[in-house]
Amino acid sequence: MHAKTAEFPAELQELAQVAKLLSHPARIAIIKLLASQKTCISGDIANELPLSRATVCQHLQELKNAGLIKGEISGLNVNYCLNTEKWRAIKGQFEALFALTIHDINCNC
Amino acid sequence: MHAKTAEFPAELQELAQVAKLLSHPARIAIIKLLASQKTCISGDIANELPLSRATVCQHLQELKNAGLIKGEISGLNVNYCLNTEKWRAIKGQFEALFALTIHDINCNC
DNA sequence: GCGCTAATTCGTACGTTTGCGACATACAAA
DNA sequence: TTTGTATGTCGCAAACGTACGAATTAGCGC
Repeated sequence: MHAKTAEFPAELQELAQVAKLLSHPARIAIIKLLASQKTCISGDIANELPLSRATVCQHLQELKNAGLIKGEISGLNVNYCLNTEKWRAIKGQFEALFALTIHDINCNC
Repeated sequence: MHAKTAEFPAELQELAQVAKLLSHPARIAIIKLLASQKTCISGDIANELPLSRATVCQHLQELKNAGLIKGEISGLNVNYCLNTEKWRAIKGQFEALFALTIHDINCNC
């Protein structure tokens, strides 16, 4: 985080942080893959994306550290899945923003 | 845009692009300010944020180039306001994603 | 134990973003 | 026309993000 970022309200920083996680197509692709339930296995996820395994793993860790996904070891594989509770919270945050931005008041400009 | 980004579906790239715009607290702050209607004037926006005028202007241009806000000259001032139509579209895109992520299906991990 | 496979971390290269001072533009009023 | 004020652009430096090969960790079967 840039030094200046700390000077904004925590609420904004938090929302910006989640938006940043969604700001790369690979991470959105991972989320959609997990949502579609076709697979939860790390290697299978990597095979679906046009990126190296190392890079996919990096994206997975970012999502996991933020709590958007959960991962658990299953023998030689690692299964990932969405953290539905977290997504409920995120949905609420974005909806609060959209509620502000879509209004009928006419702007004076 | 990184070269690899182009290898993902256009739909994902588009959503990621919008998310990137929301990934900085200054830009969210600008959006909330405009939504609150207290002011639309460029200089007033800059005064509300802990950033230099040059930096705020840069963020404003990014939002404007993406169509999230509109700006028009009014004498010596420039008035900015939200592009409500665009925000409706954005809301739809995010809601489509959230609809996928919040489900009752139990994951096998 | 040994080899095999899956997943992750490390180190590094490269591009992008952020932030700002200084400069440029543009309008308004004196 | 000169002066002052509001905006926006340029060029640079520092911080951050993305991507990958190589090295590492960790479990399984023999």
